[in-house]
Order: sequence, then structure tokens, then C-alpha cells
Amino acid sequence: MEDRSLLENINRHITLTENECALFLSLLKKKKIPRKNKLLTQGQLCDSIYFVDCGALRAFYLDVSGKESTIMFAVKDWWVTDMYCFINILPAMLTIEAIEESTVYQLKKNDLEKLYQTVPQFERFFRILMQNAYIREQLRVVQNLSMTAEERYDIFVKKYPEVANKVKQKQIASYLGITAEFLSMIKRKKL
Amino acid sequence: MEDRSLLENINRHITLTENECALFLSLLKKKKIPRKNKLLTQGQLCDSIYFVDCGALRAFYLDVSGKESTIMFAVKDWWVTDMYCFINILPAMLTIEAIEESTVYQLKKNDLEKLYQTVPQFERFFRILMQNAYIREQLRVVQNLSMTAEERYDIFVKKYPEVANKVKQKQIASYLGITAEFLSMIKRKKL
DNA sequence: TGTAAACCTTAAACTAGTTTATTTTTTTGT
DNA sequence: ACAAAAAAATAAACTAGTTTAAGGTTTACA
Repeated sequence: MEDRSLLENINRHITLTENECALFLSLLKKKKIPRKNKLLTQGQLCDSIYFVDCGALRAFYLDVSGKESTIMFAVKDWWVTDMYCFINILPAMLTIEAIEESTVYQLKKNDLEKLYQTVPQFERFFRILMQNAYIREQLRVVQNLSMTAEERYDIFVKKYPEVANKVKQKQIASYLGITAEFLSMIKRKKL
Repeated sequence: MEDRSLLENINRHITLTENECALFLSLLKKKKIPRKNKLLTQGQLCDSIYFVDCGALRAFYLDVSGKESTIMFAVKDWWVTDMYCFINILPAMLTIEAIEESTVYQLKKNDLEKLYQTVPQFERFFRILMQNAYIREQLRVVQNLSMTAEERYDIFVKKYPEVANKVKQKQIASYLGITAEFLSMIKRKKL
């Protein structure tokens, strides 16, 4: 078995029996996503959540004018989906794209619901997951409201150095809510 | 008993026995917060989460330069706390203030942990609560990144009309991440 | 290995939103 | 009901971040 990182991720918060582990693993489907391919495309029904085993992905919103806003990067050990559309089983607002070749475990909405019923501990696991996600997004809102682009850039690089090294500058800019040109200016100023 | 709105809030997502209900209610402490008083002050240990029975409150972050950023408004049926500091039992980063006289139910962190153990259904309840909170914040991030202040204002008024009518304009401005002066300009333009 | 495409930089003109200051209006506590 | 304080409006000068456009550099893949 080579699903260690996923099980470790789960064991950090709940304790499962052998059988429960086996059941959980049986619901997952391993997927390999080549670089630049999409795990989810805007408009397509979003019925799955994904755990990243390796690689790096980016979730972004494409507005009518063609501008991309990066919502999140997902690297090893992150869970990713378009949560709003996943929960309400709606066509996705977000697109999720592999920045580099990635391997993910897919868990379908129906199977997750089944899981909640047969192994209620997963309610706890996802409660903690959602809690952390909420806290993270709320912190980001505070920062977007109260800080300059430069401050936000510094914090981003400090908080996610592996991501900052891996992704394109224009993608970082679109995560920070600024243009690639302005980010370039910010960086020059630092030299 | 006059705790109907809280129990209805909970029954929307989980089903409790009489005993479980009674246990839950026994952990709550009703608090009346006069207008302009604080439920939580920046720097003070945040060990409770609150359910708003009536009234209206505002959670905001005060930065070093003295600028306030409104993180959320909480009216009837909302849960509110400084989630990051609540979860990690840290001094609060946020201040929560009553905009008008409000009544809340206080639930302490320790009691919530107890509740998770004795009535695991609450894991489900708070899983759903956190999920909704996450989705809400994520949507806000998308809007902050991709929309102008005017668009964000229109959406805010449409989404939370009761709040928009109740709170001061400068508080709405600080929720949108703009100055009160600029919001004033936006509104004039609409006439 | 070459070449097209994507990315990054630079810079000048521009604009959305800020700052500061003054006046008017509304709210509040007594 | 009144005085004081807080909030809202207006306006001019300013600045953080955008837009457009051009040139230079790296990346991808045929």
C-alpha cells in the first residue's frame, strides 16, 4: 500500500479501525493529472473532493472579462475542490488545474455522505478540516482588507515558500489580487 | 423555555433526544450585551463561541495604525467568535462589539469539547457550520479579488439587507475594505 | 536544437480609491 | 428638548495599483 500520506493525514485527527480504513480507501480513486490538465473545469458539475498525494494544483476563478483570480494552491497533503459547488452539487465556478504532474485521490460526494453515515468519525475529521479552511480564508480576508500588496506578498512567501518557488509569478499576483506588472515592480524595489 | 431559535437552528441539521437537548442547553449561558459593549476585546483570551438570539454585533480587526477592518456582522441566528483564537485558545485578534443591545448564548470551549464527546452529532452540526463559514469567506475572497468596490457594495446590500439598514455606513465601508468617504461617493453616484 | 509561445521586466499614462480638511446632518445621553 | 458628539457629505490633492505597449528572457515541444 502506498496511501500512507493520506492515512497519516487522517490519523492526525481521528483513529480508525482496520475495517474503517479499508472501507475509506475503497471509496477513493487514484488519479494522475498531467501538467496543465484540469481536474475540474468551470461549468462542469462538481461532485468530488480531492486529496493531493503529490504535485501541485491551482484553483482559480475566471471572470467575464477574462481575468483570473487564484483562490488557492494545493500541494502535497492538501484537500481541494470548489467547496460551494461540491456541497450544493452545482456546476463549478472554479477551475482546478495541475501546475505540474500531480496524483490525487478522488472522493465522490455520494461516497462521502455514505462515509459520514457508516463512520461518523469522518464528521469530526471534516469538521476540523473545514474549521482550518475557514480560519485560513478569514485571515486572508483580514489581510486583503488591511494590508498593502507588498505586505501581502511578503506574508505569502513566508507562509508558503514551497508554493512561491513552484508557481509562476503571474499566478502569485492573481492570488494576491494584483497585476503581474505590479508584482514585478514590488520585487524590483526589494533588490 | 424561550431558547427556541437556537434549538431550531440546531434541529435544521441534526436530531437530538430530549436528554441531549437538555444537556446542550445546560452548557449555555445567556448574556445580555448593552449597545456599544464588547463581547470580546482584542488581547483578551478567547474561550467562547456565541449564538446570537437577538440584536446585532460586529467583529472587527484593529490594526497598528488604528484602522478597523470589519470581519463580520452577526445578527439573529448567527454564531460568532474569533475562530482562530477560539480554536487555539489564544488572546483574541478581533474585537466583537454590540451594535445594538443584544442577547447571546455563550458556549465555552471546554464545554464544546465535552459536547463533542458525549453527543457526537455535534461534530456534524459544527462540521456543517464551518463548511458554510468557509464557503462564505471564500466567496468573499473571490469578490475582493475580482470586483470593484461598487460591485461589492451592491452585492452586500442585496445579500444582507437587514444588516445594511442597521449598521453605520463607515462600518459597511470597513467591511468592504474602503474608506467611508469613498463609499459616500459611490452612493451619491447612484442617485 | 531551433523556434514559437509564454513569461518577466520596464516605463509612461491613467484610474480607483485614499487622505486631509471643512461643513452639514444625525444620533446620543442627560 | 438640548448640547455635544458622532456620522455623513463634499471636494481637492494625492497614491497605490492598473493599463497598455514594447523589448528581453525563459520554457516547451516538434
